[in-house]
Amino acid sequence: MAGRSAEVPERDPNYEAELEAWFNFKINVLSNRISRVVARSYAESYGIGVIDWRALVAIEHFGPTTASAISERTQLDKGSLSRAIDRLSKKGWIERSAGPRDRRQTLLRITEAGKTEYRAIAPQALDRQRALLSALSEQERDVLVGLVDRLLLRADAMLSRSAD
Amino acid sequence: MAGRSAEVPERDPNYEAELEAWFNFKINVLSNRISRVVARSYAESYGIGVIDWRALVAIEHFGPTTASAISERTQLDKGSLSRAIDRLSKKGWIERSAGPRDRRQTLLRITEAGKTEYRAIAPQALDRQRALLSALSEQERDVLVGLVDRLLLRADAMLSRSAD
DNA sequence: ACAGATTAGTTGGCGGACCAACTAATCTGT
DNA sequence: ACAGATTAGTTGGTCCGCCAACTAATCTGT
Repeated sequence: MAGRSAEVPERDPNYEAELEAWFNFKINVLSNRISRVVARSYAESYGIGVIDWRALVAIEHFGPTTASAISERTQLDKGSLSRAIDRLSKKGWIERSAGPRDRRQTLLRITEAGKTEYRAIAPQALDRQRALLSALSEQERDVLVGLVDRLLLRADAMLSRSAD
Repeated sequence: MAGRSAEVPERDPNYEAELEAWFNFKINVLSNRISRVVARSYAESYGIGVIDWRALVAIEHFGPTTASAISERTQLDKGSLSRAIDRLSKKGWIERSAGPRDRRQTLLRITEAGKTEYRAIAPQALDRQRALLSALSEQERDVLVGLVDRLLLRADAMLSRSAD
């Protein structure tokens, strides 16, 4: 709030007010809440976490594919993903097989058991997501996504522009 | 995207498309990026983390106050906050004193040393925040905050509405 | 053909968010 | 006044996101 005033007089009584606004922070809280809301649909019921679920969706959806491809597509961390794949594999929901050409790669594919689980979980996850998003109109969602994308771009730029 | 259609036909080819959209997820990624961007200003330079900084800001800004009050205002987790307060206190940036009436409470106030640090860090944190937010116009920021608030409200409602 | 760079995946560590259990102090109803 | 509920703060555990270091396989230039 406050904030409407001009463009940053180096130091000023609004500092605190601006800090309080915590624009960032709201988004942060929102994001965690969202994860949790959707996670509820499967976390407890099916004993898998957010990463596992996302990985399963990606493997189900993008056919036999590699960990790297999933990581790129979903932005999941390589390390976390590796562990998720391990868990899913141990559950028998997915299979690993050596890459046909490149023996560095591991091809991942969903198993029948995995598909069954997927079909059991997906509707709940989606319903939750829909319930959440129905707080906004479709138009608003688009706006939100657009704004978020632009912030993301900026954030990435700031992050890669060295440390300091 | 997709979604305009009626109210969930139990299973449908759009399921996957919607899942792929990962509306949620984008916000999640954004939020982490944001934290990181702003954190850069102090994390490495001053040896404190995000929670510590937020706690310090709150204590500086809201005068002598209690951990609970801060937790409510900032939405920081009680547990994390307790540990942050401990760290700040050990650094000598804040002081604890027993609550005057209620001996369960601990009154927190920033020390002179803490103020000095605060004044050193705040401008950088703010500059970063400004740099980030300048990706959007002021109007867009307002829109974003509004949308985020509505989602937050919905998410909270969904979270408190029991587990299921 | 082979040394050096790149890529796929694994592992470990850190900070943060959340949750649950616990202690100590205070408040409430009877 | 006192048992039971509530509140402040602490502690410990889990999961996730990010990062860095590492191995093994593959690619590149000369």
